[in-house]
Amino acid sequence: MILSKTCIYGILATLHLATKKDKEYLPISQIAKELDISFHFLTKILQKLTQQEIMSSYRGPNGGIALARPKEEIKLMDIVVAIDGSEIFEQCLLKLPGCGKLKPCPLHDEWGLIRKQIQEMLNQTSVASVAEKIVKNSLRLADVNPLEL
Amino acid sequence: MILSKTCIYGILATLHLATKKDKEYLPISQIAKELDISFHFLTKILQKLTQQEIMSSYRGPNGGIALARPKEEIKLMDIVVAIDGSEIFEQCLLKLPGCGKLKPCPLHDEWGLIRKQIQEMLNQTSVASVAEKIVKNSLRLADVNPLEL
DNA sequence: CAGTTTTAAGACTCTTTTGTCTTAAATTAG
DNA sequence: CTAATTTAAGACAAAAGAGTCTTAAAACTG
Ligand code: FES
Ligand code: FES
Repeated sequence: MILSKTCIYGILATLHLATKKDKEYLPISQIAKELDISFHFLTKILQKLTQQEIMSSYRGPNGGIALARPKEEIKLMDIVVAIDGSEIFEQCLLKLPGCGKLKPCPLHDEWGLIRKQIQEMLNQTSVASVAEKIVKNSLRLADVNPLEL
Repeated sequence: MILSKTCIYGILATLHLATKKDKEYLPISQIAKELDISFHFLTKILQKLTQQEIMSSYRGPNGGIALARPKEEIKLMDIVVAIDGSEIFEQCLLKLPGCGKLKPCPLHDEWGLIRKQIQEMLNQTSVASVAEKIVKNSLRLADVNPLEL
């Protein structure tokens, strides 16, 4: 819910990249393996992110994918908008057309408040800050075997 | 997003009913017409709500659907859980299995906060209070022609 | 240049969600 | 009892989302 699977995979890959050394191209095949995502599917998703210049890619040996901008400057919101679009933040909770003050649905105020918070959270959270947290607390980006904990 | 179309239609129908006189059966065909939802689809959805005893139904002439309990006692949450289940409120934003403190993902805290607010909003909002608001401010439950405003 | 590695592009398939349609069962009215 | 009205149940179809696979193009290696 909220985020499409495509978008989630995009976020996971971005975060994964951000925990690695900067400026180095990482092959998609390796990312896919480490995150347990289908290689071909991930390729298609990352294509979208390179087209939107969030990532940059390089073909051939030692090629792969890298973040196109400093990770401090990439917000989660950028990835979400690049993949799922910004409609999520404009849409009525009840999916009635034309959400807005002009013709609000009965839950418009309540939903507006929550929607705004989601928006702020994604806008404020940089890929760098999440990556730092991941490294510091060894958090997961994929399913983990409980025995590993 | 967040709510399935099925769930939204369930909410719309419930709210619509709540704006009408209590204890009277309203034919599904009429609700479907007023909310501009496919009659057969709505029938199927409302079946689920009657099975969960949120609504009660009666067949034959002058039959239809009515709220099974006082509308003050029905919360939006009841409808959501009846149709979409409670998994939404337990699920990881990144759809990783086993969301919880034991093996949190890097967005667990941020998402937990928002998820809790959605939960509280749905839990606190009774069908009666929304219905009252609809009547008082003549709010819409379906698409409306802007010219009508 | 030939062969290998890697992304790009797009056709194709599978699954889930959404929506339609048909038939059956209950209830009422005459 | 018969005909009309209404929900119940479930098969079926269409659309969207998720995922697979094949072929092409770019870049490097020797
Ligand atoms: S009109 Fe429904 S949330 Fe704005
Ligand atoms: S583990 Fe991701 S939100 Fe809880």
